[in-house]
Amino acid sequence: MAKNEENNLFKKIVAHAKEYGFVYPSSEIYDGLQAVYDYGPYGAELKKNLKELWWQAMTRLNENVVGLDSAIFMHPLTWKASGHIDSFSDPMIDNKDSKKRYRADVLLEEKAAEYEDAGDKERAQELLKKTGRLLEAEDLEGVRELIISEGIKCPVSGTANWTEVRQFNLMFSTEVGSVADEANKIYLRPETAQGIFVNFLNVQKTARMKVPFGIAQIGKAFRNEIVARQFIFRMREFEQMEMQFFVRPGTEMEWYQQWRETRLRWHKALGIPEEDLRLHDHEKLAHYANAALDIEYRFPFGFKEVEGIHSRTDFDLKNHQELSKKKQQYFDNDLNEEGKPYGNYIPYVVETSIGADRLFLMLLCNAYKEDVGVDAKGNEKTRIYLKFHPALAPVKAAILPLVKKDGLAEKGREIYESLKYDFNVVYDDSAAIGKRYTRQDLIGTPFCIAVDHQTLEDDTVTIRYRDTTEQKRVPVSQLREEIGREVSVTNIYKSL
RNA sequence: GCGGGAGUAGCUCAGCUGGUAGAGCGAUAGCCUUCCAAGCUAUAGGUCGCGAGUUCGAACCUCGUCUCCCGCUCCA
Repeated sequence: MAKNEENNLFKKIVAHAKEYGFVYPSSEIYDGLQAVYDYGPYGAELKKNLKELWWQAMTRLNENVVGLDSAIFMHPLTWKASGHIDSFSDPMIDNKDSKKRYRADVLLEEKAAEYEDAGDKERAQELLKKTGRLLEAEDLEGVRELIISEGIKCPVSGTANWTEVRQFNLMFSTEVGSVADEANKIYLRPETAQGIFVNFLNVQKTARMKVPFGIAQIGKAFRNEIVARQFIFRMREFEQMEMQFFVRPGTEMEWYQQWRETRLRWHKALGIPEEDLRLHDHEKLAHYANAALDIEYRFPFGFKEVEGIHSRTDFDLKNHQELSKKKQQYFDNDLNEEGKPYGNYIPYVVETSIGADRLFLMLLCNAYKEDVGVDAKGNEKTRIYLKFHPALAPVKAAILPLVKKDGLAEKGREIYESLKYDFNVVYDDSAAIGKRYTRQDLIGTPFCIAVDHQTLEDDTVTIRYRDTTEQKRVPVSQLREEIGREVSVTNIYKSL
């Protein structure tokens, strides 16, 4: 596909999402808020279904995985321990000529390395010390002056035409405490994982878990992004679905492999074609990992990460133990090869981390279909529909009386009332039936139930299938079973 | 952040060298209709992204600003 076409397709999907109540830009009446979005009625349903499915697949299908719902606010030391404070608050500087952005500290370190290579170790040490002092004091103006006095030039433009040094903070901060003077700065969590780590022993003890076991959590996380774009793919406020799996040290690679396979199967079970999924091993590992890969999906704008599987070692628990001065050990009673208990250790962790919003976007992109056909007047017409797995579709079925008169509307209402306790169904008797079918196609409703004159005679209705537009006549009494079978998540679970 | 492009009704767009806002589709209501955005009628909806300036007069010209889209550095 040509680049232009891909962009057009993505634009169409974004427009569709807004037009039909899936995703709206946040605060739109005030010109919006960059990289923040709201979920509309159908988007909220779809997202809820996705989260529910993930939660069930994790906690119900794996008896050694339990759930947790930890708070967004956490003790500030949490982020010291996790490395977020040190690793993700970088001083940035731009070169005005090349428009390139650099990390100011890296520029200075490179200069020091230059001195070192030239044999001037003393000068290198001095520069590093000076840099360290300035960063420690958060003296950004000083950092800039140092860059200029050291004569550091942009490798691209070759000039020293620098902007001011600005602090890039990955984490959002806010204050706890109602009186400003007494307020303490705390962060909005940039990942849900730490809530799991700090509760590791609580969960292990109170739910009587034995290693290996996992803790799953769904929740909001917040990150400042340098470039926040691409619709809901990269948002400042987003929702994560993370599972931290605690294992005996030395077994982490087996579990890493196993979760990789499990999670890949899950994506396929949702209806994502194999050829649109790809595994991507990380070459450069994050500060906490000894192995990492992404499950990527072929978005209209290219293969992009939807889920990450990371072997996080004992990095987090070890650091929490150090900072909190609370032992984060687990006593393993299982016997090793020598017949002795494995004993005390800090477990290793394998993480599966999926962005709920990215998952949503993947399913939306995957579902968006355009079929060229012919309309009632014989003109060429493109039929647009969302081909969601019935278990995920926001609305499961629409009850549509063919016409409003002759008691068909009343009969339709009756059917609607009888189904609404089991499924998310809608009733619609406005306008022509063709228009109502199309409306349901546009939001991905898998089944349309038409009430016609025959219904009054023999209590049967037609079920129209979204993907084929074909119809089947069934007794009203069998509707619940017919729909229930198709929209059941059990089919998905069983294929895992 | 920086460079390039664009903002007119819910959507797609028209609107002449400046003269005070329109179409199609959609929505809603009614009528009519035995099945894929059908037909008829009516209604709602816009300080032309926002703010200044120039002008007798600005959707149109100038400046600023915001948002979105396309390219460059981070991440789920």
